[in-house]
Parts: sequence; C-alpha cells; structure tokens
Amino acid sequence: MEEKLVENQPSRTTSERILDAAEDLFAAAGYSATSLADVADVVGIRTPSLYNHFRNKEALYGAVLDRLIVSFSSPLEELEQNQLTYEQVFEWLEKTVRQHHANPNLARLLQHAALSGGPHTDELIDRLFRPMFNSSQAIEGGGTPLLGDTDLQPWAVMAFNNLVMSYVTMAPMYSDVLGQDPFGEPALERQLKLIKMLLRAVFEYKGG
Amino acid sequence: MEEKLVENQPSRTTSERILDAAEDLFAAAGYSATSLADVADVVGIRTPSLYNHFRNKEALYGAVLDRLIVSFSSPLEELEQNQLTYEQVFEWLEKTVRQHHANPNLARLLQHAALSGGPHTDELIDRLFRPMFNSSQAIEGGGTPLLGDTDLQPWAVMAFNNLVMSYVTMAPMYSDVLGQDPFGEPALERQLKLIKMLLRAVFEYKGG
DNA sequence: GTTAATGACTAATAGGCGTTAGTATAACCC
DNA sequence: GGGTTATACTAACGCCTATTAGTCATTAAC
Repeated sequence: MEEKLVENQPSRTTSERILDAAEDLFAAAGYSATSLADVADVVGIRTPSLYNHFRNKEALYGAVLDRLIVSFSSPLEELEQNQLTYEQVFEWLEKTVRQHHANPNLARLLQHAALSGGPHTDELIDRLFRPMFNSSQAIEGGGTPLLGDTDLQPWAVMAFNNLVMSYVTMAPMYSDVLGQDPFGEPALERQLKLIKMLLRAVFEYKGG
Repeated sequence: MEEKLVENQPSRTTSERILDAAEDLFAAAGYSATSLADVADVVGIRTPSLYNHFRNKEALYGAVLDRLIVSFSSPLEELEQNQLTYEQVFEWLEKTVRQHHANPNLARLLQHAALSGGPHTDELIDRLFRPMFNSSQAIEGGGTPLLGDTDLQPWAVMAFNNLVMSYVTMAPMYSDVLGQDPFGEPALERQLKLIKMLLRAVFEYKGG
C-alpha cells in the first residue's frame, strides 16, 4: 500500500487525520448532525480543502465506516472457519469487549445508524451482523444447542451483542452513578467479569 | 388501565399532536438533526405556528422528555417504597420491557442523549437513572446480595437496563436477520422469555 | 529547469435552519 | 355586538450547510 519508514504519528497524512477527526465526530453526533466545518476545524484546515481528499460528505462517512469494519471483523473471521465450541464463544466475546472498549466509535456509529438510518446502513448490517448469525447457526449444527430452546438462540446472540455495544454507547449516562470512568481499566475488568458470568450462567442454565 | 371515553384521535389538541410528532422525530433523529420544519410537516401546519404552542425548539424537546419520563417512572416508584424481593425485581423487569416495547421512543431519546448530549441530558440522568441505583442499594441492604460479588451489583443493574433499552434501539439492525417484526407480539414474548431466563440464571448463579 | 500534480486557500452559490414580526380569522366573554 | 384571546398564516432576518470554481504555493518527474 503505502510505505512509511518513519514513525507514523507526526507524519500521518492529511487524509488519515481527516478520517480520525470524522470518525470521532460522526460517532458522537451521527451523520447528519456532523458538519464538515466541524471536521475541518478539528483537522485544522478549511472546509473546502476536505474535497481534495474525499468526494463529498457521504464518501467521507463511507471511508470512516469501512476502516472501522475492517479493523473489527477479524475476531469473527477467525471463528467462522471451524466448528464452534464453548471456549471459542468465550474467547470471541472477550476479544470483542476489549476491542469495543479500546475504540468505542464503531458501536456508537452503529447505534446512530440503527436509530436514524443514514447512508450505508444496509451495507453495515450485511458486513457486521449477518456474519454473526451465520456463525451462530454453526453452533446449532454442532449438536449442542446453546439454550434449552433452540429458536431462542439468535435472540441470545443479539442480546449479548447488544450488551457489549450498549455498554459503550450508554456509558456516559452511568459514569456519574457508578463513580468511575467507564473506559478505564478497572471498569473494563468489571464489565468482562459480569458478561462472562452471564454467558456461563446461560450455558449452565437448563430449562425451569 | 386507561379509560378512553371518546376516541382520542380527532379530539387531540394541536399541542398534543405537536408533541406526538416531535416525540417520534426526536426519537428517530435526535435533537439537533430534527428540524422544526419536519415537525410542522407531520402535524400539518407551518413552522412558525409551532411557536404559538412552545417557546422554542428546546422547550418543545423538554416537553417531549417530560411527558415520557412521567409515563415511564411509575413502575419504579411502586417499588421504591418497600424492601425489594426477587419477585419484585422480576415484576419490575417485565413491566419495563412491556412498556418500552409499547413505546420505544424514550429508549431511543435516551440513547441519543447518551451519545450526543443535547439539552436536558443531566436532568434525564437524575430523573431516570439515579432512582434505579437507589433502589438497587435497597437490595444490598436487604441482606441477600444479588450476586456473589456485591460491588458488581450496580453493574448488573446497568447491564439489565441496557439489555432492555438496546433491544429497542437496535431492533432495526436485527429485524431482517431475525425474520420477524421486533415490535410484534411474538417477538415481545421471546424477548421476555430470554430476559427472564437471564435474570433467573444470574440469581441462581453462585461463584465459579 | 520546465512541467505536472498535489493540496492548501478565498469567494461564492443555493438551500435549510431557528426565530421574529406583523397580520388575518375564528371563537370566546360580558 | 365589541373586545379579547387563541391560533393560524406570510414575509423576512441572519446564520449555517454542503458544494463548486478558481487561484496560488509547494513538491515530484523527466
């Protein structure tokens, strides 16, 4: 792709700095409530200069989404090959939690898209959600259904995914009431502890 | 539950119809991405006519929030008086799920506020989230901590609340992949089944 | 050393935004 | 019936929006 011999932090290209700024702003306010003037302001250039790097606002948004999707879909891809085991689901869940914790922007962008639509929403579903449910069917095929009720299973997949993402998207609402930074290390460990506990409880639960 | 003497559709005041329209639109797009022109359009009047009923955009938004908060805080108020039991938590959860299912707009508005801020956000936290954690402390005081680890308890409260709300806010992302309307009656029953199962599993779970 | 391309800039467009002022019409009170 | 109130309207404002055109300096190619 591009060869950069020196460290990339000060030498980030303008396009990358635009993408970084746009990602944060789109994630915070959503597509239509984010103005190109805001983006340009963060980067430190004038608004029309953005058009030297991206065709228009929608293309910039698309580029932001694409970069995020690529960086987030690797844990699931590793899974999709083989048959799924209990431990693999555990691992995938932990990886996903840590990933969303490290960069909350994809969850935020997804939440905005789910609420308000906006460009590329269908593509978003296809590339992020559809594969998740293909994998979940693989568990079913394995012989041991995740739950007592098998047709509850996709709902469980949805629930756990929502759990991970809503932690990120709702965090500001709880940070006061929990008395600590939701994106700090201790909070991450507590969240992991809880979600693993929930998953184990679900696996161990049989009818009733 | 509610007594409707006459059919309320034609006899609603203009202010109420504005509130209805604004609620849907704010819930869908958030505060800043919703225009007063959109609201007026749905109601069927011209934009400046809105100012005969509400001081400005922010006041309209505030009125929408207030109406929703009032109608949603009753299940929790019933709980706060007495000591909390397992069955009461169960009941509260079911009530809350049904309520958000019947009107998803509060969850959507909350999600927008958590992501993007906007007016009245602090008030929103105080009136909706703070009471929930006061109640949860009452369980702790009761002698039987909800979880093996007691300082995990507010995190569990947050998790279950997120579970209920994210179902509503993320529903459009899953409706295709689940193959049914997320706000239909069968979907509601499945969601209830799953969430009750999760709660029971948490209650029964002891260490490990 | 000229040429070509890159990427910043200013200026300007058309349309949408929230909001205000002023006006007209219908329904009420006494 | 005259006066008051409520509620709709049109016209207009200043600001913000995405986008385009055109200009100029720096950089890379041959």
